[in-house]
Amino acid sequence: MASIKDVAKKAGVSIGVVSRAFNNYPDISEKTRQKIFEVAKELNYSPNIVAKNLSSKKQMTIGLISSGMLDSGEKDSHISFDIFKGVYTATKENQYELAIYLIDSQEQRGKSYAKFCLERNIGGTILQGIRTDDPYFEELLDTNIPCVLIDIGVEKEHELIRTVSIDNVGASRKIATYLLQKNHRDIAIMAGKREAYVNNWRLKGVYEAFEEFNLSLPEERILYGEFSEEIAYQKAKEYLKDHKPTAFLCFSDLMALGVLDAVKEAGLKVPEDISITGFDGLMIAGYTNPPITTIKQNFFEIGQQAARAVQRLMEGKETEKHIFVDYELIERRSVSAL
Amino acid sequence: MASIKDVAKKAGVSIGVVSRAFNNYPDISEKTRQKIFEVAKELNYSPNIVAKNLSSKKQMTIGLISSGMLDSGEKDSHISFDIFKGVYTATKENQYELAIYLIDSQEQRGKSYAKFCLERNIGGTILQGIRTDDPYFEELLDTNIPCVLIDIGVEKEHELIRTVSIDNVGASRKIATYLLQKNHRDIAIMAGKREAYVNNWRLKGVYEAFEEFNLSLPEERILYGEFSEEIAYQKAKEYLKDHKPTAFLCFSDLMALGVLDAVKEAGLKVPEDISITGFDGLMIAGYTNPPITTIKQNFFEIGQQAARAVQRLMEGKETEKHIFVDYELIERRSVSAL
DNA sequence: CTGTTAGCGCGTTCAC
DNA sequence: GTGAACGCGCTAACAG
Repeated sequence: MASIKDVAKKAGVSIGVVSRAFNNYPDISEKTRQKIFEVAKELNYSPNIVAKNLSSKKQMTIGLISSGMLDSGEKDSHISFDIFKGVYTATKENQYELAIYLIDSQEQRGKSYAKFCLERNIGGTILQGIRTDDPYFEELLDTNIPCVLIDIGVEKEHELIRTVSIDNVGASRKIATYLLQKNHRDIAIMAGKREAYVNNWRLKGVYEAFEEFNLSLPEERILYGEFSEEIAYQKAKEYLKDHKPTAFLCFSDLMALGVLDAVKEAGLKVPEDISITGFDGLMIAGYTNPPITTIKQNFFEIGQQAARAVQRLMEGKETEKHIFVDYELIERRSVSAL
Repeated sequence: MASIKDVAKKAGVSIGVVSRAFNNYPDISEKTRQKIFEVAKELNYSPNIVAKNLSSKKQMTIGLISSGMLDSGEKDSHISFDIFKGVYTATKENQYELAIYLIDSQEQRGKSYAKFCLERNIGGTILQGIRTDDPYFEELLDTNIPCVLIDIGVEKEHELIRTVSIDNVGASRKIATYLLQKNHRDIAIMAGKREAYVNNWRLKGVYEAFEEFNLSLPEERILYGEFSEEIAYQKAKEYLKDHKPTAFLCFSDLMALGVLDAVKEAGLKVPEDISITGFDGLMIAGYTNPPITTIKQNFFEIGQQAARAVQRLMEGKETEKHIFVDYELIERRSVSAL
């Protein structure tokens, strides 16, 4: 491939000028600029990004560091994929390069994130599926590389950290309210993992809804399905042995699937005997029998917003601490009014 | 981050030696090698891939060029994702870098593949979802960059081209035979796009199966659903107006979904009145009512094999012209025996 | 406005 | 076995 030298030579100028022409410097005569582009087109030249990356001070590559993408199940893998596509799209929009680092949660988590970034001149990262107490995350922060976190919170404010997610509290309150408005009172909550941010946010939303209705939510009505279909199935099955709630409010669609199975297995009908709601907007939740009412997240947009936020950070622009992405309550047929 | 200079200085050697130590050159005394690695660990040094990429002659980055990943539907997007994961995994195994180029089939297909590769010092590519008559593909070949194609064939042998897919002819013959063995005779074929390689391979397999049973397959029993759920639905609906086949053999699960809808809408039962088979192994096809018997492809492995093949090509090793990945006939409940 | 030059971090001869 | 020096393709001062 033609290099900058070839263009310079053929255009009868020095490489410096060619470089500046391609980087839109103002201090070049229109004539030579024209000439340079003309020659460049002839030679089919376009600047080598690797070299550019090495010599330039500005970092133009974004790292997407994601845990759980490789071992996500077939039912929910499209979440990761949508995030990825959103990130890719927004990254490409502005000529940034994207470097992907997938961490397999099983294996001893390979190389440190910081090392990954430093080796590749990565100037900003998007982290998904990691935890704030991840030692590699702490290390990454020490390098002063901006980070945008998806679906988790941060305890202390940090100049180089931003977060993006839906308003989990609000969304959760919304779907709980939805159930309460349909006169459900004996609602069992299929929560996720106790440590997870989203779990606690969603729990908060549920409590808020109950409070608004002047209702209390006894601890024993909260089950922890660990965001797993199988565990949720087991927990629901167990619970149904000596309880008969009018509804299950689940903190993920995956768990809702498990609950749906358990309910059916108990000889109960959905939604006639028991209503079920999910959370996330998995594709499959729209094709179960009955299809499940849920909160649909726009993961593509989450990815996009994350990528745009990290770009702003890299460019030193102002950026909100937390970016909320819209969500939507999708009414399907898994809930009946009492 | 520490650079090679820092290590050299602290270890009391020149950068040349450090470089050679890290690249496993034999001509270094064990003592200095030890010393260098020791210092490197202290400084938390690891070679900058960008610089390495620029200075080194060997290309260590693989390009994944994929059309249709961005605009794949929610039901079949996991195909692309699985391929991607397979490619990623195999790429990482051997310290190759991965550069991804997603082409949106709507937009005017952006930059040429060749340019994309040249700009990034990409030494080998994996192409998915593109067509052999794509002008950018031809251009890419001219650059002498090895290409591995997924799910398409090549007319003429080419030193730098390899292809990977399942044995579509065999798989198709297998599922057709499966239907024939269950005494289905009036089988309608929901084929894909006439131009697509996979379509023609699958068609070939079907013909082979019919021949084996000494049966003929009249042209009018072949419908073209364009690999689209909606079009397949329309075609099936139309067809059912004046035909009542005992089975629909579909060239994709997506089309099988459309056909399933059409059959149900016609007041017919699956599989009692009409049997249906799919192709691909989409997740959703396992959760329809009834779940659909299909050929399951292992897209993860397809991606893996493609990545390994391109590596072999890049390393100048022998590689088979076409790599066949295993598939599996999954029996579910959409087919009845007559 | 343009040319020159010094890096960016590393690989790779080529002497010694 | 090791160091010096050049080059990969480009950016970014700086001088003119």
